[in-house]
Amino acid sequence: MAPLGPEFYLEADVEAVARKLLGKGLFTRKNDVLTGGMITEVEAYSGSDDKACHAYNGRLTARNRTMYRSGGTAYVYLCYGMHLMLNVVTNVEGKADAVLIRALEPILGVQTMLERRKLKRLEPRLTAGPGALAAALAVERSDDGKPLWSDDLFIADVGVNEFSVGRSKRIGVEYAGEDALLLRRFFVLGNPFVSKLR
DNA sequence: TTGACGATAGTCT
DNA sequence: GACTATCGTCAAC
Repeated sequence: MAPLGPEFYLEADVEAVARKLLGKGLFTRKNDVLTGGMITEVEAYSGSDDKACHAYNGRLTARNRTMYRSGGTAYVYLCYGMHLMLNVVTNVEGKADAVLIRALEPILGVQTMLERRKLKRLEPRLTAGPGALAAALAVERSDDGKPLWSDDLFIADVGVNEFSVGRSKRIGVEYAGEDALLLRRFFVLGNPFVSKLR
C-alpha cells in the first residue's frame, strides 16, 4: 500500500483534490497497530476566496500557519475545545488551501478503533464526523505538520473508484455569510459512513 | 490580559 | 430536537 506522493496534493484547485480524496485510504499507525479506512466525506477550504477558511484573506496565526505549507501536509487543530480535526493541506507552499476529512468507512484495525471510541459494535458513528474520525485513528496535535506519506500517518490508493459523488454546503460554517452556501462538501452517495445528508 | 466563541459529539427530554 | 461539556485561539482591550 504505497502512500500517495506530493504531486497528488499540489494542484491549485482544492475542490478537485477534495473529490479525488474520496475513495482513498487514510491510515495511522500507533503502537504498531494500523487503523483507518476509505475516505467517504470531505470539505474544501480555500484561503483565497472563502470566509469559512481559517486563512481567509491572508490571515496568518500561530494555529493556521500549517495551512500555508506545501500540499500533502497534515493540518491538525482543536475545535470546540475537545475535538481534533484532521485536514489535508493542498496547493503549493504559500497558498492556504486545505481539505477537512470528515468521515471514513473502516477497513483496518476496527477493534482498536472501537476501543478508542468506547463502542461495542461497528456503527457509523465510529468514524462519521471529523472529531469522531480523529479519535478513532488516535490523531494527535503532534501530527500537525507531518507529511501524509509518513510511516504513522498516510493516505494511499486502495483501489476503490466505483461510486457516485454527492455535493452540498459545508457543515457548521454559518458564520461565513454567503460563503457558507458554497457547495464544497463532497461525499460518497449512499455510504452509511457519512456524517449527515447521505 | 481578557473574554467570546468555535470546520463537534454525546446525552437527555 | 435541545442542551452542554470544555479549552485553545485570537482580536480587542
